[in-house]
Amino acid sequence: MVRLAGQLFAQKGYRATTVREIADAAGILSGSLYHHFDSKESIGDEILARFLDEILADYRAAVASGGEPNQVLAQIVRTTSKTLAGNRAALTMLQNDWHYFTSQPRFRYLRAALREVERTWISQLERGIEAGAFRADLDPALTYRLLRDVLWIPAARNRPGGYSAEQVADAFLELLFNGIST
Amino acid sequence: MVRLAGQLFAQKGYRATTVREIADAAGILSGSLYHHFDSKESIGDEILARFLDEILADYRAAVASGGEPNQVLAQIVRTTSKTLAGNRAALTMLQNDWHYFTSQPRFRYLRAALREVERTWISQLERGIEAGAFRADLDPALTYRLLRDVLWIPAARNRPGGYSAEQVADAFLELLFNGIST
Amino acid sequence: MVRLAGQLFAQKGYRATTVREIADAAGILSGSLYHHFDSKESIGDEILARFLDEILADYRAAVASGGEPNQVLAQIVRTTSKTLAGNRAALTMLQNDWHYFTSQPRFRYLRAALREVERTWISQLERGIEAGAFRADLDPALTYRLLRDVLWIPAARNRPGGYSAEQVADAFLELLFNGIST
Amino acid sequence: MVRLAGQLFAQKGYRATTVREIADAAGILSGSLYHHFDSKESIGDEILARFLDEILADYRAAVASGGEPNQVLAQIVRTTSKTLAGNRAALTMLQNDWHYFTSQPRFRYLRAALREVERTWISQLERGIEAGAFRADLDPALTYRLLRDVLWIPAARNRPGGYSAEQVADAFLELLFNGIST
DNA sequence: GATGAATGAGTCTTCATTCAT
DNA sequence: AATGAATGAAGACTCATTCAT
Repeated sequence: MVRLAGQLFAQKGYRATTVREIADAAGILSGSLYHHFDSKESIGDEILARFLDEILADYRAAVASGGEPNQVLAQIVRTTSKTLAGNRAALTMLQNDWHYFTSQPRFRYLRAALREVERTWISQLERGIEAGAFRADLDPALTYRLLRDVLWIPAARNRPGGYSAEQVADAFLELLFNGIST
Repeated sequence: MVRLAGQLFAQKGYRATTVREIADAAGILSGSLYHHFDSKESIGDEILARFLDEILADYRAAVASGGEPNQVLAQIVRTTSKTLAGNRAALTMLQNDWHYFTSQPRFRYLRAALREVERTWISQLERGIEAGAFRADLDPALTYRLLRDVLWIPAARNRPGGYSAEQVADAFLELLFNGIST
Repeated sequence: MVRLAGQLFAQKGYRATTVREIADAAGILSGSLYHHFDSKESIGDEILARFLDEILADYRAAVASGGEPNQVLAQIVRTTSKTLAGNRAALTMLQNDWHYFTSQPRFRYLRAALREVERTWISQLERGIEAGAFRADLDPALTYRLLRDVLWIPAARNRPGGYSAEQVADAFLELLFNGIST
Repeated sequence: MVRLAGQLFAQKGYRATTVREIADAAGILSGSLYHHFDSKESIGDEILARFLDEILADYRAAVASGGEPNQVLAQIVRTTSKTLAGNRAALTMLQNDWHYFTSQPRFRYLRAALREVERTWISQLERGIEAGAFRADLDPALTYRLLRDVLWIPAARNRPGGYSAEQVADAFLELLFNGIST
């Protein structure tokens, strides 16, 4: 049921999906949905909260590994890449209706999670600069801002000719560390 | 009036903004809006069409300049960076309600414009690879996909501590061509 | 101006025609119409009142001629046939929006005029029956009811292959007096 | 519910009847109507389509009976007379809002049905003329045009002193075949 | 658990009319 | 006379949610 709702949310956006459509997909009437959920909001909450929990776990594990900054970042990219692939609904919901969710008290944790992601990246970039592994003229905050949207590119879209999560992660890391020039 | 609507659309999303809110902001009644516009949709159209026209003009001018691929890409990034800064409302509208707009016949031109942007990037990346300026192992389509979202980062957010359009463009180009490593 | 409005009313119905459409047709703005007329209603009133005045004049003249019932009825059909042809707008308005007009106090005269028409027909039919010119088993009220709608068939529609007002009047009178059988 | 709506449509016209009035009459809120119907249009469609189906069935059965033209026409008048009496709402809707309905694609079948009615009458009139049963100087198309409106006179209006469906049909046939003269 | 009828607040839109300029 | 901006009441329709059965 949550899965069904997630698919619809991903297809057409959270707000554009009506409770009736979810119920139709589940083969029940819209009123009957409310035996399973308090509200449409709580379905969204379930999907989103689970997703962010996994993502933050990825980040914390990578930081806790204690590796060099470039290793920590590489681990983040590789593990979240898989998490992303398994939570496409949540991702699309956030991309389509970010404003809506973050304007509601119930979803305050979204901004909090994103702040932790941001802090992690910035502090790893700073560590790398200090250690001489990254260019000294790098502005960590601005660099993170540029990278930010790329972090959420869902790997392995279900279309023929798509790329695997690993391919996307590798390409991203190569681009990140070395750029496109020869 | 278009400006007012654009600001509201950018703040809360196109769909989440009601006609009444626009009218309120303009100090008139909601019905009076229709003296100036056919529909809510046509306000959105005006904002979006103008924006994409400017963006495509940037792209075509850069390509027409006939420079080396890296110069063409640099010009694109620098000129669209300014266009983006001047069309923040349109940008936010697209980010928030992309699904909605592209599902409506009237906004078919959105996908068309994005396709032209994609083609331009991919063909410049291909030219650069052939010319030996870009790494031979680069996958143009995948690389574009990674860059895509970054292209729309609106420069110079109006918040204290923001970066100028030039700063963002420069940082992006540096990252693009050379990566973050020393 | 009244003529213009009448044409539009006839084409699409009184209610379906907006004040703005009338103004557009006149080459002015909708607000400017109100320098010429109090209201949309008063334009309709002008068209309708003139029409019914002419029709009632036709009826009274025929009755006043003092002829035999069949002659009176023939005169009515022939003269109103021309009046009808010259007032197609009014006719169409009444056919499309009869309910609307008669539900408004201002147009009370519509029902009054129709009542006079009815009374005239019924009394001529009765006179004819008494005089032995019309069949004795004729129910005057029911007969009038059957004829009623036919009375308003606008002669000579402006389409190729249409019939002239005279042709329609003659055919109607032949049908009325003799039926279709040999 | 359809019945309720039909009564209101007949009383004040389809367009003049608001969805709220229908809901009020049903003792529910206007939004609740949409639990039962897609749209106001689909209520009208249901009423009108059923009516025209019955009418066309009457016509086809009469033609299929294979009788003489005057018998076919008599059967048409007698059977549709009953159908008319049972569909007064539909009839009034068509008389009041014919223009509106026929201007909408969904109600295209209205014109088609009327064309079939017209063809039937004209071809029976032609057959009767050939067979020598009807006057040789009859113009079938013009005659049909004169009769047309009479065909839809709903029998047995619910007012005291009304006529039964049979009475109206008989009077019409007598008038049609023999006229009013002795 | 499910039904299905109903709610009620809200959405975009229309249009005859007014009025300062 | 005309403009054009604005009014305000109304119209059809949507949708998350409730609740008796």
